[in-house]
Amino acid sequence: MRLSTRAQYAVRAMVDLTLNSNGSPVSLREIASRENISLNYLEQLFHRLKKGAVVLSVRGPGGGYLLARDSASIRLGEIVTLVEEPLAPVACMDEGKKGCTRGDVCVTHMVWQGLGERIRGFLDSITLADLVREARGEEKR
Amino acid sequence: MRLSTRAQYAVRAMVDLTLNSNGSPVSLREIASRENISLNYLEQLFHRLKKGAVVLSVRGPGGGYLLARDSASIRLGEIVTLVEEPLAPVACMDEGKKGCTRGDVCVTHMVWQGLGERIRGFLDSITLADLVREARGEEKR
DNA sequence: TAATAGTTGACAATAATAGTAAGGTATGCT
DNA sequence: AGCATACCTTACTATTATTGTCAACTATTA
Ligand code: FES
Ligand code: FES
Repeated sequence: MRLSTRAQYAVRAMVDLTLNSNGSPVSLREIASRENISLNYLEQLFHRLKKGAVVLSVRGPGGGYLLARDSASIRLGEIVTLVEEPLAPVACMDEGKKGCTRGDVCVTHMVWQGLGERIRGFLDSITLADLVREARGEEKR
Repeated sequence: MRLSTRAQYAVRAMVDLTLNSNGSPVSLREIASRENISLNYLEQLFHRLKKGAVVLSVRGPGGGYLLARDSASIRLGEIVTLVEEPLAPVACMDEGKKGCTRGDVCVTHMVWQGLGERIRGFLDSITLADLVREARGEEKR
């Protein structure tokens, strides 16, 4: 039941981005060095984040990434889902895949389904703005 | 965020075991064939379940496994934890491991911690007895 | 003693993850 | 124009975890 590092990195990077942006784009190079994440790896993550429309990119010198929306409207669930394809805890509810081995009805199915909903629900209850506020609080101390 | 098949199989097998036991031991061979799980694989799982004291084994002909306790006192969280070592969603809270890359305080840490608690809490809110009751209900229909 | 069934440890195939590398494209600055 | 910056894209590799298989062994009972 592990979260991929992709998800962890993506969230950290998004917090960093929000924290260090003063309206102007933030380059991945900066984020990578601050958060100590491989630049190329980060690029892959932001590619997905951009496709998912949580960030915008500005090319050229002085370019970088910007939040596409207000940080209060970006939920962690979104970020995680974008970089970590399957959020569902079991394979049988991916797509069309018929139930697990034991054909017909599977008692445990609803359990995993419920679990998945909890996970998503929790992650969706937290916004980027929440984390940033938190981080600012820590800083000032 | 995938659950291992180990966890899925273990829960299914435990339900099967409870459902098909009339006080006498149930052999893994039976369970394996009913649930369509490799026998040797199941053996590994039950080895862990036995170490975790949720089942007892009876050797020799006519032997098999029995619940070690009442099904109402066996929570899914227990079963899952036993067969799937790390239930914590991130590595940094495994043991002693100091925080992720960015030394000091990590804003996201508490998020993952909260997530872990939700997962465990949900799984612990469901007992084997709940599932068995459910399964019996489906059967009668 | 023969058959059953759990016990144990080693091992192999597969898949996913994590990370690297390299080249390309758009943009702004001098 | 030309250079530097920084995003964009694809391909590839290494590592690890998962999933399972095999084989030999021990306890127990009929
Ligand atoms: S069919 Fe989904 S868990 Fe069995
Ligand atoms: S220290 Fe635990 S998530 Fe960063």
